[in-house]
Amino acid sequence: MNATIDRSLVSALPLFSRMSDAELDDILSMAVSRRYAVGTSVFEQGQAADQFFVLLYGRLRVTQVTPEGQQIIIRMVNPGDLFGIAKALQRNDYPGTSMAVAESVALAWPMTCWDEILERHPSLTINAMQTMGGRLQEAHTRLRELSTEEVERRVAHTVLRLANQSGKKEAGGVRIDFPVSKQDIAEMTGTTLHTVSRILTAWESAGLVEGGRRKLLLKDPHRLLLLGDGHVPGLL
Amino acid sequence: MNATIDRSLVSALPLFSRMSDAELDDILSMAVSRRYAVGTSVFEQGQAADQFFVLLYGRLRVTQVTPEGQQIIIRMVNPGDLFGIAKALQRNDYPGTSMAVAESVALAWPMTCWDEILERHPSLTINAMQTMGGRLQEAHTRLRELSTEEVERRVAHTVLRLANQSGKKEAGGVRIDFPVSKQDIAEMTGTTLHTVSRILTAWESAGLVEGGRRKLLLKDPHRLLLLGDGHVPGLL
DNA sequence: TTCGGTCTTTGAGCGGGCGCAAGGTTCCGG
DNA sequence: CCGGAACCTTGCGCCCGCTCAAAGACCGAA
Repeated sequence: MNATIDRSLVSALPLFSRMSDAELDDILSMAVSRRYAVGTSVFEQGQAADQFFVLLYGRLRVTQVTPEGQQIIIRMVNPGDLFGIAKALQRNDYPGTSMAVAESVALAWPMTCWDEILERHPSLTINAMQTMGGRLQEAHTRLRELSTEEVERRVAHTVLRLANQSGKKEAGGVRIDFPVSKQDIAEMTGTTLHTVSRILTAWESAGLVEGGRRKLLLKDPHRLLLLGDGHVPGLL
Repeated sequence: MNATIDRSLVSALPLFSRMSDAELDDILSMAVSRRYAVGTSVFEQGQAADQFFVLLYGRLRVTQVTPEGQQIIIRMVNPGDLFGIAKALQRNDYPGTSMAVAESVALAWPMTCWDEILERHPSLTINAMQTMGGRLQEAHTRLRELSTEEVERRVAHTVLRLANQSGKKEAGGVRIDFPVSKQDIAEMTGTTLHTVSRILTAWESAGLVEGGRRKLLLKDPHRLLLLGDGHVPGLL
């Protein structure tokens, strides 16, 4: 566990692009890898932010709970993603909870290394900034959707976004390759599981998707795109 | 106009903190300053992103228009803010339009300088990252609000956020010190101007605020806070 | 001062989607 | 194989907040 992480695990990640082997080793020497079983949390909302992470395998769900107890899903963390970078948000605690929805492995660094690493590795700093830029854009997109679109269209966009980030081509469509409940979709979309259920049922009748207990297969992403007709990039 | 910008104009800005005079001069030598009259745009959605900016004086409103023609306000730009950093979002065009709602002055750099400046001035890179972090947090806050709160509460939060960012203490309350229409508030809150008007009228009757044509005075921010009782930081 | 444009107020009506509730289905541990 | 937990479906009624509509208030320009 304390042995230095092998470079090959991360060298292909965009986050570490344009880095020499020596630089990579320097960074990896400060990390440890951890395994997270389904349902266990990597960190929890409000907890002191003493580590930051990169996800190697698996899938995480990042949630926030409002003072009134309502939960929303901020985003899904996919392999290769940097997460838990509270320092970059100028915070000392984690603003949300991240929990494994699939068996996951992540690299963890002490948060005290953050400044040091940024200072020593400018190219990583720039990559990290790009990461944040991408996230900011996604947040703006969701804001626009929540402000202007009706529920059905928002669900369409949400589902298509999931497919773009974590979709797996399969006979007959694109499968969201981790367990998603209707409740999850509701919390990503700003609605209730009831409404999501009704909408998906309708789509299923129309042959657009195929649902199931925590399962989702998009049989016709193209027609969904028309439904949520603003444009979600990718997927054609 | 082409003379190098005086250091004193920016040296106090958090964005340029921890920078030597020589570094500052290096950066400023690449900038030009521009004036924007009320109602004129600094850049427009979709336009090639060839410059990035720092606002010195005034106030800007950043909007996005959906394919269906609906407009939303992404954020207000306050003096000292970095904006138009499309490069950091991995974009070649501006994702929104920024327009002066008050007489404004900004410094402008060619976007081609972006990488060079980041590379030469790590402390600025880190500051820029913090900027983005703050914006990301605000976006998440708004997402949470839009997903879970009712309109009246959202309006309260929006108005309090404005007050924190651009409020000016005044006899009898805190004034939003630039022109805001009900339409603006609606576009920041994800509702219609009608609803905003009704809500503000009710608040006025209750002695919470004092409105007017594109004017807004918060007479009792504390009670508004109770209304939007999740916590907006600051202001006490 | 008048005129046109922009911003605001207020009313009336209706409909999307939420709350509530009950029942069904799938999964897993014992 | 059984029982309980988690997840999903569906019906019904209601209300928040939107749409539509019309008129009033304020502002700057000529």
